[in-house]
Amino acid sequence: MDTNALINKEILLGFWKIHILHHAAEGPVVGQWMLQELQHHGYNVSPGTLYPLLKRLEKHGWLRSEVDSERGPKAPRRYYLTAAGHEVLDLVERQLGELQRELQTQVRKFPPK
Amino acid sequence: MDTNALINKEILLGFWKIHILHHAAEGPVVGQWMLQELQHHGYNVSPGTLYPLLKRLEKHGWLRSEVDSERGPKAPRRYYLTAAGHEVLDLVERQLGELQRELQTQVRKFPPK
DNA sequence: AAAAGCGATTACGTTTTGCGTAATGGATAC
DNA sequence: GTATCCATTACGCAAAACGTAATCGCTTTT
Repeated sequence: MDTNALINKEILLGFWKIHILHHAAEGPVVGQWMLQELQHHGYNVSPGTLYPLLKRLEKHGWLRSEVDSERGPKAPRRYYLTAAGHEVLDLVERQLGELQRELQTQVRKFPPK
Repeated sequence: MDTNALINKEILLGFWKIHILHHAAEGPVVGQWMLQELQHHGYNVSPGTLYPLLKRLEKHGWLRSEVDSERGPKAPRRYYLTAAGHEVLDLVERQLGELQRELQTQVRKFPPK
């Protein structure tokens, strides 16, 4: 497993999720489209990761989805951000800012002995 | 499982890891201390999560560790950031900046049909 | 009209992570 | 000498991630 894949898995995975929530806030998000979008950002996610993820985020109540059930079992499913999802996104953004501030300081508040 | 725990698991977990790398860059990091530090930041990680994590980051070559082997099998293990770890941290910081920029724009470049 | 391609999701089996709790063990304090 | 603290290890279960392959309906090609 190469370094890039490791970074993806360990850390950037969480970034995708933020990405997804953010996009879902702007308009409907479709799995297939998201797969491409993430690749444009240099990430590399496989369907086996993304689709269960979307379902889970919906189960958490952060996304809701709809589908033209007319169009067979493989019709595209559109995901939208819920109110709860919005709160999550806001909270995460705050935490993100805090993290960045933290990264800029060299001060260590609680040094180990 | 409450919402906060979900957010932790889904997204903030990656933030901790960045936190860890960052602290390891400033000086030695000890598991126990990190557990407290993370709690100060409102996170809630259990030993069963943290210690394997530290080991894994070491296995990835991002951290190295040392221990006063004199002091028994449970002596505190000090983790430091390696050169490779530094690169990872830099890369992640860039990605972090990109993410924040992305979050500020409402423009959707590749709209789904 | 049969075949090939495309957009999109589902299914599946394996490996890796995450989690909480309990066990361990040395050092210090009382 | 035993109770407490610091710190790690052990363990067993549940969840998540991964890649690949299968599926399904629609559209284009020949």
